[in-house]
Amino acid sequence: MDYPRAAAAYFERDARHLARALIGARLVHQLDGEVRVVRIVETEAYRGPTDAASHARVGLTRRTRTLLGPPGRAYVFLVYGMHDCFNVVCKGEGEGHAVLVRAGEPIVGVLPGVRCDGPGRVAKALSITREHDGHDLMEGSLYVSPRPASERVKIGVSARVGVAYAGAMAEKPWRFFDRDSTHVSRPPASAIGLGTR
DNA sequence: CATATGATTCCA
DNA sequence: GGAATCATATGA
Repeated sequence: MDYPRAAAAYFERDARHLARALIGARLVHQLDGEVRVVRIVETEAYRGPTDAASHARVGLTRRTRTLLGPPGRAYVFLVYGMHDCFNVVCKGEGEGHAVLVRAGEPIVGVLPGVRCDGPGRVAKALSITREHDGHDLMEGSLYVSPRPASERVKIGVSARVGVAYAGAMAEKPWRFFDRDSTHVSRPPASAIGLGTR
């Protein structure tokens, strides 16, 4: 089983489209003598400075320089003083689009009993930390492998989690998940749209 | 410089 | 329900 790496074009699109495409894709991290692979089952799209829930709303700072940089990079930040969150920067340089990976299913190398449901847990299970902030997904040991064309996924859609402060933007249907996965970070009870890919 | 708060998780 | 825990943003 190998995991072909996604190339530049894969990342050069709106965060909503990439967030949908990433459901069923693999997140691969090659550690020293060890490989860990997770099948992504939950994502959220953050759509740049005009998205009140996005970190890009504050403009260019030390924290957001990766987010506002070129697409195809990892944007990793600390939330609540304790958890690292892994995002994929996308669309175009300076546009501030990114997709947060919120949950996955362990496939290879993740220790039994280690869960990947929840953004902090995904990063922890794959040993992704803020040191990976800015990491080039098109070249390094950490990368994305697109969902195999043969693999069908039923995709659910809902509002994003934990962004109530963003006002009207918090209502946007920019969270995507695999309806058939038991590894989604919270029950998709608030699903407001469904589809198949 | 001081302070409020969050793209969360864990424990009681 | 509430704590843990700290980088960042914001305002004095």
